[in-house]
Amino acid sequence: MNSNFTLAVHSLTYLALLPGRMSTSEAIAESASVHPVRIRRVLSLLKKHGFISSKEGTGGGFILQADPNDVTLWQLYRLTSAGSLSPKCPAANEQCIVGANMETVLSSIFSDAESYMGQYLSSYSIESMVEMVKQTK
Amino acid sequence: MNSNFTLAVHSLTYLALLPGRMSTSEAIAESASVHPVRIRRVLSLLKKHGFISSKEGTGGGFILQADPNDVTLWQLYRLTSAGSLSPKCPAANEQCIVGANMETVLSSIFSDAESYMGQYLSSYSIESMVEMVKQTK
DNA sequence: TTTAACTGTGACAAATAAAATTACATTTAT
DNA sequence: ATAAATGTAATTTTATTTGTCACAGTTAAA
Repeated sequence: MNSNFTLAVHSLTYLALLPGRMSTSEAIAESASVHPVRIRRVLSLLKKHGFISSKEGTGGGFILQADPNDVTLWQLYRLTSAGSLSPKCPAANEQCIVGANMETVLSSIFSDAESYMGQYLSSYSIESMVEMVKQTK
Repeated sequence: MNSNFTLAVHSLTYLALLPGRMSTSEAIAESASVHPVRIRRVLSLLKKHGFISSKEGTGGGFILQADPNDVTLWQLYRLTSAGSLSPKCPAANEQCIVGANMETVLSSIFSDAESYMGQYLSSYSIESMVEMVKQTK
């Protein structure tokens, strides 16, 4: 799993803390200690799904569009990391009953496990992240 | 996540299908299409925890010790992949309220998510894997 | 008692995946 | 015009995962 999910959560939480004003990819990148280009790539995806809007040029940047209460971690997980749970088996031996079927069986189990975990991740919103981040201060 | 969990499940399922007799790391490796040394490393861990025993020398190999009904995927997940869910954030910016606390908050969420998923993985045993692998035939 | 077939591990190489960097086109306020 | 931004492709660097080699120890059996 790459950390796009983490960065999505981080970015939206950051934006939620600065409502109504533009933040640059550089500012967010500095907060998350990653490269601005990486932030822009993740935000590009979030923009495509309407969570944020952006503005180019001087004074531009990113701004939250969605209600932080409506955005759950499960939505963001699916967007950025769906299927990443499932450990990729190498193409196993078709001659062997285990090799031939293990991938199918495990994929199905992990797919269900991911949905199951989704219930849990659905209980967290960006607003709840904001609250937690403030509290942990 | 590396595929040690997958290999552990694969190996134990393989051994459960051949009860009472020794299987070599080479045979298991061929079934899983990985290198025998990798299988031996994973099995070394399973041995340390009593799931299997091994015998060196000619005619040696690995054999299941535990009751396949008693070994759950959650046990094996914890053994091989505990914590791997949690996406590692780079050490973020301590000057920023988001950067300073995001890792703590997300780590805690992911740790709980993993436990939550554990409930689901606990519902699968090696014996159930054997049955599924046979059925999918 | 020598040989061949195993496990057990350390050390290193190769392959893959993730992240950073560079480059540059485009937009926009000043 | 210029400077500050996004948007994205291409490339390089770094980290992780996997494979390979080497070899010591164990065991059965010729």
